[in-house]
Amino acid sequence: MTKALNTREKLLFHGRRLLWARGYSPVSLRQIAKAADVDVALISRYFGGKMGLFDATLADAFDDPSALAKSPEQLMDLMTQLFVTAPRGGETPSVVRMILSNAHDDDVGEKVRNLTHEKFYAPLLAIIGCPARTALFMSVLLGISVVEKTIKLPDYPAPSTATYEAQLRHMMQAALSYSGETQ
Amino acid sequence: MTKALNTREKLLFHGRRLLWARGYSPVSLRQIAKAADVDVALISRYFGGKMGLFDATLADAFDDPSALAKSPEQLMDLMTQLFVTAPRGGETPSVVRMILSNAHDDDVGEKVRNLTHEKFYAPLLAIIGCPARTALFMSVLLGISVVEKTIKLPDYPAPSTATYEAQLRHMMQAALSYSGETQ
DNA sequence: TTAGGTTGTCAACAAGTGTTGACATATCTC
DNA sequence: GAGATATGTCAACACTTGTTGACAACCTAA
Repeated sequence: MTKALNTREKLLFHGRRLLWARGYSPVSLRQIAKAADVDVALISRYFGGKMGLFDATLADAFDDPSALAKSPEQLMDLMTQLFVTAPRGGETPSVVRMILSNAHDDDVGEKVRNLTHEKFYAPLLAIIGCPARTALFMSVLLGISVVEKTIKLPDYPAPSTATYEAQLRHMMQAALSYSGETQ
Repeated sequence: MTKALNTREKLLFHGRRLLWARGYSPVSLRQIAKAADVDVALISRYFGGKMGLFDATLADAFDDPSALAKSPEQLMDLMTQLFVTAPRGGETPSVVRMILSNAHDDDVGEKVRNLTHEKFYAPLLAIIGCPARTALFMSVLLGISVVEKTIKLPDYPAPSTATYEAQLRHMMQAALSYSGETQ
């Protein structure tokens, strides 16, 4: 039993690592199995198939930001902490990376977009209050992640943590202070 | 000869449409051929293979922004025009969408990232001057595109053109006015 | 030990991939 | 017209994909 849990967790770990970073369709079960040093057939046994494994990697993700933040200021603190500390250099890709890699996939795109809306946009909207500002706020988080992680600019060295945090806060502030047409 | 040009252009059109929107690996040559109403084998004949077709779709893209803009203000005007008018609702996906869909692909990711840097980031840097502000500027363009096109939020209606333009300018202004550590 | 359930291994499957070459048909040049 | 070239059609190739079932190895309980 303990051994089975072990291989299950290994598959979950490498499945999340690969499927989140590179996307659902491009990554094959054999690649995941090889990375986990486990037979391919065991994926279908434990998770019922490729989709089952992907769903399992999504199960405990998307911690609700609204559970921890009550004001835009607290939200900025939380996001800063989330973006600056956790995902930088970590082996497990961030949720943002998962969204960017899978939001357009033929098989899982709709599911991912719905999940993003339900567990990410909706809680943010509850705190921020205005749809336009919420969308801008999300675009800041996603955009900065794209530039830093998705598009690795050769001659743009990774900024220091302090610099990165300053840039992030500057842009979040701008998003939250948007006061034009809020449709 | 005219007929060959016709099928070549049909393949190029649908190839760009599908490969840019959904990414290189997930889209098969048979899907493209079917969309273009052309035999699969002709892709390899005319373009030498899948990679050749992809390269062909990239050939005339990435018009150099620096050729038209000389100051950050002109750049903002240009980008506003580019983002607000051209790609909204168009059948051919935008270059931004192409970047987001392909920057991580195993086969074409490096090529796309290099191209992005060479034809997109470098010209922007030449105008803006500061790497940090340039990166933030890019993150605005990419981030807003992600939220609007990559992630289609069900209850976030597409903003009017005027609203969209106002939001875009607001965020670009914020990126260009960043005055923190510029490393 | 025996019986039973869990866990892992292996081979095969149907379907889909990019690519190639043989062949047929059309189009143009002389 | 005849010959040559361009263009399209079709079948097959080697390979990879996700999935399944048969079988062996292991551990636990009676």
